[in-house]
Amino acid sequence: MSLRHALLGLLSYRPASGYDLLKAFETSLANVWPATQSQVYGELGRLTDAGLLEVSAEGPRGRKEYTITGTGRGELHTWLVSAEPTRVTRSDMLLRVFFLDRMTAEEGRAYLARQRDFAAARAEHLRALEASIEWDDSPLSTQGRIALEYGLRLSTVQTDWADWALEQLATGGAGDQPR
Amino acid sequence: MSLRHALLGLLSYRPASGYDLLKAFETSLANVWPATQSQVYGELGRLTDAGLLEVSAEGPRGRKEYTITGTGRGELHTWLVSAEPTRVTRSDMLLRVFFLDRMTAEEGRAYLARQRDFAAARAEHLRALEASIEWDDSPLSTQGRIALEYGLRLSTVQTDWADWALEQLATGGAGDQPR
DNA sequence: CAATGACGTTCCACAAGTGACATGTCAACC
DNA sequence: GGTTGACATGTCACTTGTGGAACGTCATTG
Repeated sequence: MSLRHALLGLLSYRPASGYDLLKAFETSLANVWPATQSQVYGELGRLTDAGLLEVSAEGPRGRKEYTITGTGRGELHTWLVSAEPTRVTRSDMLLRVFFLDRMTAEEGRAYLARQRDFAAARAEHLRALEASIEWDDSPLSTQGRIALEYGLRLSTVQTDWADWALEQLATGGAGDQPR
Repeated sequence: MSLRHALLGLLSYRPASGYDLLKAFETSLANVWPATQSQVYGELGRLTDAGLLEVSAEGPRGRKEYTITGTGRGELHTWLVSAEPTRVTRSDMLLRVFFLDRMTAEEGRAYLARQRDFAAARAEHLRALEASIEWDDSPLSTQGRIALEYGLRLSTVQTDWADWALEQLATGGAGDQPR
């Protein structure tokens, strides 16, 4: 349950409304931890009930401004320093690779080529994002850049790996298995 | 919903019981698409109701052997060739990076070092797995190796990236922000 | 023969995420 | 003065995944 920590993290910089937070999720956090309206508003309510947040102001249009409490900061810090080993990530992309021989050789090649193209497109997207941001040497900039670099490197691995896999299929002699 | 396709994929090779399938999930598929008992048995029931599988035999101890139907093979094939762009994967590891300045500089360094070590350990685990398998040139071997190579390359990227990030923190002058 | 362990299934409560819908306010502009 | 669009929240139904409990069978072995 990291949505709650994403919210606590954002609110540790400054108080904000659900709407403000939602925008943060759509922009900066979109590539790391996407979240929907229903999730954000619901979690804000639960966090408030649990005493990790409090409603510090009410504005026009029913706007509620949430502020992180001391307990909330404690919880955030605990989560930050507790580095559990990253859980196994499900990958339907790799699952299909596992069943590559259930497609024809041609379909298999097309599949891998498509994955390579997706990864390349993602890299492109991240580079565009990188160019569109005015980086400075604030902590947020440093951290954003580090996260973005991860995405870039990941995309590179995916394209390289897909190319390598295509070679394997060619030389490894995987044939046309009938389904 | 790829669990159902994982099951269809496994059953496309040979009929099997829920118990057999569960073992497949614990061993070969564990690193790609982990699944629990309740998920597997539940999904088998739904797949049978939907006509994608049928109970082809009943054995001792209430054992039911499931066989994939023509419809099931069709569904599997459709899924295999439909390569949707991979969804955004949530990463609590990167989420913490985003909030790196909410820790002390020392805690931040420790966090990244820990991530590097986790990735290295994972690589170690995968290399051990690689060594423990008798590879041949069957399709399953080729495909397993391709999937494993992905994991290996991913781990490498993670360790390299973590080291790079540590350098960034050192030279970028990220300081001790109070929380 | 009794204990053990592998085999095998089913059910339940809960947490987390998705997507759509419903509702309403306020500011700006034509 | 009416429309539009940003602001703003809340709720519901559904799917997926987690974890554990409960129940029973069969073969082996001490």
